[in-house]
Amino acid sequence: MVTRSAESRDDVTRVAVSTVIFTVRRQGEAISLSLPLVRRTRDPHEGRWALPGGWLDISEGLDAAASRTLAETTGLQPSYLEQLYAFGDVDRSPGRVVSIIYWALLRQDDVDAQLAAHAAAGDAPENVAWFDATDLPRLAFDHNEIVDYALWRLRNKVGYSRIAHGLLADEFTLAELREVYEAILRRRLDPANFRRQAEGSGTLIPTERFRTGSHRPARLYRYNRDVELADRGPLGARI
Amino acid sequence: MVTRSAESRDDVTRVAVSTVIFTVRRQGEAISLSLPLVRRTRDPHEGRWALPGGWLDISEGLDAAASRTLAETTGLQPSYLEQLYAFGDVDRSPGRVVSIIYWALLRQDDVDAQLAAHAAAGDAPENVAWFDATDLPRLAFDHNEIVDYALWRLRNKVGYSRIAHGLLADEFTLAELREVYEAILRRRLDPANFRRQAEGSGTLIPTERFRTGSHRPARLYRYNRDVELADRGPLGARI
DNA sequence: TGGACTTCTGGTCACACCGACACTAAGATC
DNA sequence: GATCTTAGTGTCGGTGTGACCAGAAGTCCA
Repeated sequence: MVTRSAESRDDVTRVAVSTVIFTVRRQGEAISLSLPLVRRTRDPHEGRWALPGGWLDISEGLDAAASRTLAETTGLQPSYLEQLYAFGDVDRSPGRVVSIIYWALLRQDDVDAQLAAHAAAGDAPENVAWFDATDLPRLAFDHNEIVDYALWRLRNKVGYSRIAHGLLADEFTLAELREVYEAILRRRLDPANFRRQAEGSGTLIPTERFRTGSHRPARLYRYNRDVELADRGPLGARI
Repeated sequence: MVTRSAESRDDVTRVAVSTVIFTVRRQGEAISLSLPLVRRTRDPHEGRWALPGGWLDISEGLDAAASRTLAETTGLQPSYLEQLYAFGDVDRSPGRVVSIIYWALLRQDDVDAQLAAHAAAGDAPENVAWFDATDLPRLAFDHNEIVDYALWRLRNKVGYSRIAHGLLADEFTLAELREVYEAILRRRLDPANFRRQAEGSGTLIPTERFRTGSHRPARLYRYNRDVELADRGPLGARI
């Protein structure tokens, strides 16, 4: 009797879970949204870059599968994780695959520390690279379409929710937070108006510490975690 | 050799598609949101009411499966259909089932005609009944939670989109449209302010026809189908 | 040492939008 | 024909926001 792996079965619908993982990177002056992709090492689409993901284990919830995927790729915990969409067109992959897609935010300082540790140890993961989210090559499967949709959802969400802090460290200046918004929304925001709106939202706690730099020191803020209600509806935080 | 149906396999993850189908019903004076449910005729949860749905066919896209489900239950085409969420907790059903949930809007006149035809022919579908969406019994599986989430999404969506017309006939008065909003949002809206906002949105086309009744005739409007852009993102209308 | 420069931070002003509400228009009912 | 109900118009005050101004507080460089 031959045991056929899930990947070679063509008589059942298989369920995969993938995640669009966003973070911000400094690129010289400005910062940009970036995400990790995995180079495929076998057919279909061998050699192309793809979203990190894997098959859903039969004893594993969808959220858990997304978290596992994310940990295997980056070794990190997400600061935000939300289901995006289920893609299940018949012809999107050889065999029948339904992909449950998640999107996640990672803190910049976590990513930097992780990358530095890998660089120091010389064990940078093979076949994983970080790309500018707005300038991607042609990806495997329908993953370009999926990233576009995740970007659209992220841009929508920062308009009415306060999640951009999930891309920064615990303490941040209003200028740093504004730069994240500018990178996501792809337009400049007035610093004074941004301050008024951010402070008025009640989601930021001013500290007594300041970030010193080349100019006038900027006050550091923390995010008020008690406020993130009425956001995801009756499902709440399922993570 | 015994052929085991998909429903009895316990070694694979199966994919189901179900739909929360909303419409409005007149209940004496006011109107209310209602949805059709199916009584289960076998275990698990035999005898309980459940969302209409079925197993995903291997040669059928997710959207197509939702449309088929909806047609089998109501014999109707939806005026709006959108994917809601994928539910895949390990313990939500015996065996491993991932359910892709859709939500849909049906036009009131279509539903009325369908129900009247069934009543005249005496062939009303067995095991299907329409319930008030805000006053449901305990449903099978996690379907109460799912309906709550669909209601939340519908309420959110009418806040920034213009989809409530999908519950009405081609031509409707502003009062009828306002009553739909009031049923969805569970609060009274000022007729004058509602008129200003609806007319200013550019999504309504006034006709030269009027609805006569017990009082001053009300102008009939039609929905402007050219406007529904920038709503569902890069996925666009996949239906 | 001090002026130039940059960013941080607080403020003003005009405008759009929205809830509350007053008022007129046009039919039915008695 | 008086009254009632709903349709539709207009006004007013509060709120949020974009554009912009100005002072505060540092660094940088001559």
